[in-house]
Amino acid sequence: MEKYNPSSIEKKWQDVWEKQGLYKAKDFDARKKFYTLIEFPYPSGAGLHVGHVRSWSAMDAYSRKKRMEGFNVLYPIGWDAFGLPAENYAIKNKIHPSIAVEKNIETFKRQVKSLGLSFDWSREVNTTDPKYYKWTQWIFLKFFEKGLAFQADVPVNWCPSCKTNLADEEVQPDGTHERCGNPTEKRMQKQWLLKITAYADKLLEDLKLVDYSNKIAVQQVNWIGKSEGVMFRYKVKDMNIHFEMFDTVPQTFMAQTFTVIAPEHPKVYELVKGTEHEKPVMEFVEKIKQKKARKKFDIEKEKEGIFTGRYTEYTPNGKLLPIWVASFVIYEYGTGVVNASVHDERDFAFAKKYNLPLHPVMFPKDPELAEKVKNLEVCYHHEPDGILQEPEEFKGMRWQDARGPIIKYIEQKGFGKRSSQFHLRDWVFSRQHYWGEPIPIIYCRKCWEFKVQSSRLAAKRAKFKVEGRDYRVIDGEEYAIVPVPEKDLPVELPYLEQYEPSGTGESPLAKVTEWVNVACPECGGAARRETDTMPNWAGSNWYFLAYLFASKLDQKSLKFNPSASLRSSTPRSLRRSSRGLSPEGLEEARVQNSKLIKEDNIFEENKDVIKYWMPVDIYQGGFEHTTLHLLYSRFVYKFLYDIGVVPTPEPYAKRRSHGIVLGPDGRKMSKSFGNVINPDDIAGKFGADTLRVYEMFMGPFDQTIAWSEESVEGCFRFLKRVWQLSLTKVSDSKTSAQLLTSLHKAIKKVGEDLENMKFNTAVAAMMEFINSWQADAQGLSKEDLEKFLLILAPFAPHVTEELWQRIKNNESGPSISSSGSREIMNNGENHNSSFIIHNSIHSRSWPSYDPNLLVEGEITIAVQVNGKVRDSINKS
RNA sequence: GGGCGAGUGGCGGAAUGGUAUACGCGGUAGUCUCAAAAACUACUGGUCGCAAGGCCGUGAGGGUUCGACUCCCUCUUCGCCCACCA
Repeated sequence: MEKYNPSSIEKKWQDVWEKQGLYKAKDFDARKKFYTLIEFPYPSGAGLHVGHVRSWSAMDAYSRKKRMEGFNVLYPIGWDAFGLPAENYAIKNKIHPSIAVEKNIETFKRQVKSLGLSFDWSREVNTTDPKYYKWTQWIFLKFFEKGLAFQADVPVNWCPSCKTNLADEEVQPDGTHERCGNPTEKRMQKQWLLKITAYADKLLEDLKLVDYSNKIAVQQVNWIGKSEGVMFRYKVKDMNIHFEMFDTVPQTFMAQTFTVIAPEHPKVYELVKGTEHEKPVMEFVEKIKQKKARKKFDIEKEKEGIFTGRYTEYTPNGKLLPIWVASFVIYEYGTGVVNASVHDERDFAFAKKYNLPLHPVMFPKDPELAEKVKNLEVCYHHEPDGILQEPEEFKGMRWQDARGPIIKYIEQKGFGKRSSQFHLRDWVFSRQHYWGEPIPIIYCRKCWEFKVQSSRLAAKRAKFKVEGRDYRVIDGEEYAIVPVPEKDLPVELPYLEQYEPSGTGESPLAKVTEWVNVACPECGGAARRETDTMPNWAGSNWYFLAYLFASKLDQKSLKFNPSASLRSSTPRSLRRSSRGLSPEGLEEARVQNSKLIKEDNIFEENKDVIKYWMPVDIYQGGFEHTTLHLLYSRFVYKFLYDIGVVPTPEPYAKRRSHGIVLGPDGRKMSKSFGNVINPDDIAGKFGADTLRVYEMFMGPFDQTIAWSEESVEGCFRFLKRVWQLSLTKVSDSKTSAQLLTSLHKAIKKVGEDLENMKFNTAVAAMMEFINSWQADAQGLSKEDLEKFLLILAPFAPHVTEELWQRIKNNESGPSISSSGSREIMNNGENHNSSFIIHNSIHSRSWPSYDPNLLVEGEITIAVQVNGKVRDSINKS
């Protein structure tokens, strides 16, 4: 008998499917649409990981079943190729990132294609393609236009030895630079930010509209971290400074006895300027800043502080609260200033250390413990049964019950206002690296000077002048921030031979004066480009939209022409001589430039396609992306919804995540451990079908699991048995009743398990069935074999197609020969040969089961006495 | 410190209130073979027993129930994520 030989059938069918365009999704098809999305890969130099295969095979099986159920399925793939890993890989291997990316994509593509995944390759996108990132930049311009992209001072990781900014991942837990081992520090630098906090409430609320697994939803809720409380506002004694402080436990507002402020707070200097406290306080601030650069600082939780010599005028209890700079106050959360009391563990510990006043207002019922609270021996906090003593109006009330009334009271008295704060921070959106989308902004000195001089605009300026939004200070001079006009997009990334991070903390692009210097699009005067690039998240924010009109992006791979690209990156419109400066002229230029050119807008053009496909029906990805990519892309999509670009408030109707695949030793796969499994090796040895089946069978889809070569062989055996039984144990007579029951049970189980993404038990059910088949004396009828092949097809598409075609050809003529099948591959047509290619198994309908057949002829009844099995009875 | 999840044979795991250990791996014995591999067949939680059969058994303890891996309470171990969030 002919042996099961995957290598002789897999490539053959992959080519046939591709030629037939079997997996192409059809826009506006009358069938119901189904959009399956996997996270598009970053094409690393290491090639395809078995983890990719796990997720993509499973979602492939899912998509194939949906297709068989009559859905118009879209299952696309693309490349997320900008970012730090690509740049570091390029630097290390001394290849230009554009070339490295191209090469890596080629390898990936070959590997992915050899697995027989049903991706629609006609929709492939690449984030580093200028035709693609044109629209990444366009989205940025829209954010800028709506005031949601702005610049602000942000602490960045800085390595003084390498003179470069670092991503958090490059700083080791002890605060040293991963590459050179020297200590790093935090320093403030102007960065672009996207105001994701403006969408915090919507991002939280709209989780109700989607079906995310509990784990994912909970993590998003925690990350957004909404807390409600009261915002107080008080004056600093003898100064024209007011501080706002947020408090989530306003019930104990009468207990506040001192104020603490974060070391990074810019007002700290004002508080101590010119006083005896200036020197020690500013030295303390420096010391803490350096300590905070170390990640371990968080864990040490040491509390240090210093008195500023200033006091808060705290009106509710008429006290003056000493203001201390304290290490544990988080500048980024709330306002960076907090009033402290005995009823908070941190404040309590701090007060004890520096002998600060404390004043309890809430006591436990237990008199012994109450005495300890009164004597300041213990910190008493957040116990629901705490009884308030102050203010007088609420004396004797339970802490928990007093919350609402006290907030009302505080608002009535004018002490503070109800408020909520979020853990979520604005998104730092600029990087001082080469390999990213250039931020489409131009800085113009002339425009700003003119605006300052123009009396009409001066009034406006007083109202709207915001540093980082309207102007930017560069080398001590103010520049207007001018967006690149939409018609001049994309701002192409120039080809650089030297793209290593510069020694100034600036982007390497800053050194390319040819590229940096441009004519201002508004006034035509000499201006300069923004040289920061976008983070690697930028391109992945909207790629699932790009798939919908990929062919219209006019794909071309990113090929640099070193001499031409610098010139071409300065559009003609920016090269013409300066226009006359007048308020009218400037306004006119601004209007012209910001106009959305409808006929040229890809989103506008493809509104109907977007409407047809969105939202994504299921988005499958790694759990590690729950808080960053998933939240970011929801935010960007919601923004696009608000400006009328997309038709739904949420991009993903359903989100699930998968567990990671560990090495055979149970550790994370890594070159340094030598435990990396290459999918090519497995597919080469056992075939792609076996690899796919194994990765679905290895364990529950959402669970972390270690690789096991022995178990791979088990799956190979399974497919071998399917092959052998299909060729030997099929008869023209009817299938026995027992085996038929077994088959229909499998059809039911596999269908339900696929729907619920329980891939492991679906495979087990098919294994169970072939065990019965093997044990059965007579075997399957041809018709029933077809049914079994249909349910196995989503898992093992190649072997099932081969067997399917053989059955069909047996019916209608001579069977397919191995030499004949090679001809299909070569010619793509089946003319003048002795066989016919029948419709692919993958375009057939999912089989149904007969509920009447699920009941076995003979059943076993267990006899239980007091819940214990005592006997069993067989009954027909 | 907070959140989420998990603990079942030698191993990966199945069973979500009703015969615990499906399916796979590994192991033992056998068939085939000059031999090996492959394949096939049977057995494979512990324990007592010649056997029939009994007893024990899902991290530990308690509870609900005719009946609990499954539901509730207490504890414990492990994993992941977040972490001085006022």
